[in-house]
Parts: sequence; C-alpha cells; structure tokens
Amino acid sequence: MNKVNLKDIAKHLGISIATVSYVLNGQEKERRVSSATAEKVREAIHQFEYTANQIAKSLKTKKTNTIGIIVADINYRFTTHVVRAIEKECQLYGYTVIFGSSYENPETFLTILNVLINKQVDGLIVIPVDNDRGYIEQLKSREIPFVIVDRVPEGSDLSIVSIDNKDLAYQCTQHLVKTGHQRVAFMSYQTGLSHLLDRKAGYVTALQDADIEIDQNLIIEIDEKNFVRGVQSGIDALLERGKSCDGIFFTTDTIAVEAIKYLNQKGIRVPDQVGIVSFDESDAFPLFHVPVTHGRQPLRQIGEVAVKMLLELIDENTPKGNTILKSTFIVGKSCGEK
Amino acid sequence: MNKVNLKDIAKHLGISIATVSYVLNGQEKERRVSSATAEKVREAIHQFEYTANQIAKSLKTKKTNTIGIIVADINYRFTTHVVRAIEKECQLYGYTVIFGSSYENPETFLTILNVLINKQVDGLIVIPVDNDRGYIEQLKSREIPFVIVDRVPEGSDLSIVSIDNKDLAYQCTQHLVKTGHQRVAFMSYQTGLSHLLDRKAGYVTALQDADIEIDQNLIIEIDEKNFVRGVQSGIDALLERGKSCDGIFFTTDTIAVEAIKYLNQKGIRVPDQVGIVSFDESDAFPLFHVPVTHGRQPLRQIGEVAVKMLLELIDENTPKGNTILKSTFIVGKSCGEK
DNA sequence: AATAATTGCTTAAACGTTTAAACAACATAA
DNA sequence: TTATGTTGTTTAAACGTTTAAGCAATTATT
Repeated sequence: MNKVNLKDIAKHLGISIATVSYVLNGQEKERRVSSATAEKVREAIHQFEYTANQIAKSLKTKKTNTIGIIVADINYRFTTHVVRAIEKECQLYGYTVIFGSSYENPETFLTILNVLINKQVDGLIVIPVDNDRGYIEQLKSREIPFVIVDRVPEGSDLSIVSIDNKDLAYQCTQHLVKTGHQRVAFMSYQTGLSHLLDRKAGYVTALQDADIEIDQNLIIEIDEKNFVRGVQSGIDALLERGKSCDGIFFTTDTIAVEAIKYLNQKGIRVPDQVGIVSFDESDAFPLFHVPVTHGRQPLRQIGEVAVKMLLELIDENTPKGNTILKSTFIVGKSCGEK
Repeated sequence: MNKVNLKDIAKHLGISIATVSYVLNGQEKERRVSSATAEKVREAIHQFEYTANQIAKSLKTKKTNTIGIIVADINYRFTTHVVRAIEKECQLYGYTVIFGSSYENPETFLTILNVLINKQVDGLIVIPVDNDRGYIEQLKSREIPFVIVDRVPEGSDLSIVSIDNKDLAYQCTQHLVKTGHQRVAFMSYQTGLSHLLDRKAGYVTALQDADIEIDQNLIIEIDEKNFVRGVQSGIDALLERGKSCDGIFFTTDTIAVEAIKYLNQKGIRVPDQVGIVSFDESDAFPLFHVPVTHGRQPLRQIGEVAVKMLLELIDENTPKGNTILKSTFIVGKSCGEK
C-alpha cells in the first residue's frame, strides 16, 4: 500500500489538489478556502496520516531544508562536539543534516562536495581539510551559501566561525609562567595552518611579555606523518639534561594525550618534574592522575553559531564575516597549582 | 547563473532531452543512440559541467540513494565508531547519510523518523534508544527497510546486527578468575535491556563454570539517573572490609571510566588491591597508569555489516535475520597479568 | 516490388508538489 | 440594468528528471 498523496486526499474529498495544498500550507486565508472545506481537509489529512513528500516539495520550491556538513573525521572529539551542536540547532529550525567525511583527503572532499550539491542542500558547513588549498575556490564558484569552521583562510568575503587562538595560547603559556615555570616549551604540528600559527604567536608573545627569551630548542614541531614517534622524540629532546625544560604547552589535545601517555610510560612526574598545559581538552584527561590544565574551545557554541550564520546566509539577509568566539581556560593541577 | 540542466544541454545540441538522458544513463546501446550523437552529448556535459539534479531524479525513480541513521547521541564512542564505518561503507556504494540524534528521547526519535521518511530515505539504520518500546512497531508499519544495531528486541522478523554479549562477558569474567581473583564483582546499569542482561548471564555462567558461588552482594546495578553517585557508592560498597572483593567486571566503558576515576581519587591501587576488566574500551584508557584489560566490540564491522544488510534489504533479495559478530578480548595489565 | 526489420531519434506522460491565473456564482454599487 | 467586487474553487503549468511508445528513414528479406 503506497503512501497517500495530495491527489488521493483530493479525490477522496471530491475537491482539487490545489485546495488541499492551500490548506496544508496555511494559506486558507489568503486563498479564501472556506472554513468548512478546510476542516474537511484537515480531517482527511489526519485520518490518512498524510505527510508531504519532501522530494516533490523540494523540486518545486527549490528548498530542501537540508544542510550538508563536511568534516575531516567524525571520530574526533572536536568534530563530534561541533556536529552535535550543529544537529541540535538544526533540529530546532527544521533542518536536517547530511554529512560526509573527507578523511583529510582533498579529493574525497570534492567528491562529497559534489554529492551534497547535487542533493541540493541549502547550504554547507565545512570543517576544513588539512592541507587542502583549492576547496574554497570550488565552494565559491558553486554559489552555495557556506560557513567555514575553525580555520581562517585568507580572503575576507567569507563566513567563518573561529576562536581567538592567539589569545587562548597566550593564556596557556602565561599560566605556565605564573605557576613558576621558567623554561617553557612549545609542542605543535609542523604546519602552515592559520590556527596553529596563531597558537604559536600566542606562545611567543606571552613569553616576551614575561621577559623570557625564546629558545628555539624548546620549540618542537611534529610531522603528522610520524606522529607517535614525533611526540616521543620531542619529549625526549626536551627533557634531556642541559635543556632544563620545566613546562610544556601542547597546542592540541591529540599531542597532549600522546605526550602524557609517554610521560606516564617513562615515569616522569607531572607536575613535579614538568608542568603541562594543553590547548583543547580530551575525554581521556580525567583518567590521568592529576587534572590537566587546559584551554577550552566553546565547541557547542561554535556549532550553534555556524548554523545561525548559515541560515542567515541562506535567507540572504546578512553580511558575511568572521565571528570570533570566546574561549575559557580551565585550571587543573598539572602545573603544580595549589 | 542557474545550474545547467538536461533541457539546456538538449537545446544547445538541438536534440531531445530523452536522448541526452539516455546517454547520461549509459543506455546508448539499448536505446540505439548513434555514437556520433553520444559523443556530442558527452562533450557538452563536460563543457557545461552538467551534474544531475538528484531531487528531480529521485522524484522520478523513487530512489534517493540516501539512508537515514538514528543514533542516541553522536557524542559516544560507540556511535562515532559505528557511524564512521557506516558512512565509509556508504561512500563506497554511492549512498549518502542523513543523520539524526534522539538523545535517548522516544518522542524525538519518532520526530526524526518522520522527517527521514518524508525525505524518502531508502532505508534506515537505527541505533536504538534506551527505554523506548514502541519504535519497532512504528518502523515496521512504515514499510521501510531498516536494520537495528546493538540491541536485540524480541520478534524475529527483524534485521539485527549485534555481538555475542554473553560470550564476551563470559571471557571477561573468566579472565579475572584465571588471573587469581576469587571474589569477582559485577557492575552494570539497572536495566531490562537485552544486551546488558546477556552480559550478566555471561558473568554468572563464568563463575558457575569455575565453581564459584554467586554472591548477590557483589552485584551492583546502577540507576542511570544517578550515575556518578551510583558508581561511587557501588565501589565503596564493594571495597568495604568484609566483602573482600578482589576483582570487578564493568559492563560498559562509561561505568569503567567513572569507576577508574574514583579509584584514582581514592588512591586504590589497580591491580594490586583490585583487578578490573571492562566490557568495551575507552579512549581514556591509555592515560590510566596501567593498561586496562577489556572486551572489544568490532565497531567498524558492525557498521559495515549494518550497511551491507540494509542495502541487500533495499534490493529486496535477502532474508532478514540476526547477524552476530565476533568480539575480541584485549589483555592488559589491570588484572595483574604478567 | 512489396514487406519487414533495424536504426536513430522524438514525443509526451509521469513522479508529487506549488502557485499564478482563470472562472463561476453570487452580492453590492452605480 | 450594468458594472464591480467578493468568495470559493479549479485548471494547468512548472520544477528536472525517466522512460514507454511512436515514428520516419534507411536497410534487409522475400
């Protein structure tokens, strides 16, 4: 038994499809459907449990009430939290979410982009792919509203949601200094991505403001290809005698977790031997023997704002721009705090 | 400038829409389009970068190449891993994924169900909502192919992907016994859900097989409403003098993590004072000072199999049934293993 | 030479909606 | 009386595809 459609309802009531449609779309007043007819229609709709075929509707109205989101990998803490907020917010506004993962692969990214566009999504939220350069041009040439999350590319006619990476990195570094660490190291990925450059700038500025000289030996930048080994040899290098490093600022939670594992393994005591601060938290932190001091991005808010910006963009009544959200700083005990 | 459609292509070439469509769908042979014409069409398609409007296509073919998945919360380890596999598998077969979260709320679940059905998804994968009873009837009455993951409801004309919960729980318990623990406790949620009942059965059977008497005092079942307190008072109860509990089997990773946090906090040494095993792992385990022995569900495989079953169901050439996947058991050092 | 088969296309209906435009019936105003 | 409005409804085109059916031109068969 096939789903009942407008025609079925109309035939059953002996009226035209148009009339039924008007009632359904709340246009009885404008289209002067008599209240008797309207009532009949409502009854029939209820009786037959009619629900509109959104595909047909979309074809006609050119609106799918669907947004696409392209993430790097759903299996990241950042992603799940942001996606969760996006989906919640969309539920609120009657939008649904189609999603695809690029797995950091630019080609996959473009494939997904095409699929989503052919599905006629009303807009896109993009959590960018590392190392991908051309996607913004592709997006722009498609004339589809989109919002970029997290990463701030050049070019200002874009809609972007991000946080002040430099500021939060500044706070992280400053906290290490304030808790008595003199030789504060920096551990990050080897990359040209804006958010990580900003974090480095925050680190540098904080040290300068504290009149501490920057020591290039304390700056470790890891090749992602060789992640685990990179972290380990980075830690080894930092903690070798002579360097007298007494604090480390990790620019991502992934690096922090891997480093903490290794510190655990080597029996290095935190915070006694070395104080640590992480940019971003990890669900794993609570299992470490001491609460890890860290910066916290407002992931939920990032998702919410991204959706709001996108929906405004879709409704065409908004200027584009970069929305910068406030982060918070969570003080634990990994720097020897009282 | 609007997207180019079949009509544009046809007009440009001075041929009919039908011919273009036939070429596009690889029906040149059957429909006897001359190779000259076909070539012209292909060129034009390329030149204008034509891509089909999937909405129109779907309306006609009644196929959206989209599946819906309803999860409890994207923010769970189980969910992200399964969803990741589902999406990867779908990419392979040219399907896209629409998703919605029920947040454990049956009403939200039904709302999402309706939205997805109106979007004409070809099928559904459902990671069930705790405490929801009616959803299966709702699903069945909708005559839409669907696969249930993880939880095994009564009624056998369903397609289900699950693991052998009893068997894996048996292994977990047996391992505690084999590593010298005599007074093995069980900590789970207070629930009637099949997978947790099965895990309890595994625990009981393992002890019986080892000729150890079941002690109701060592069985803790936590009210989810009061989760953190429940875990803590459960641990307190188990470790109080007199009970001489020397091992605990946690039936979920969430319970295990919360318990480990509390053990940490209280300074209780694992595995010296108490050995622990967890059903399911957590990304947090590596930060614990000792590797946690645990059962591992084949999450990726669960996702893959769910998709395969669903696509077969959609193509109508498959019997339904319960596919039970093999789990593995990861030996750490949390039971005092050498 | 007449008929049949093949080739290469086109026509047009259909999918389930929305919506501008038309229309019939009646009421009101001049 | 004629024109003018108002009310309640229907008609039909359109959205961008797919696809069965039709048809003219050419080629093959008898």
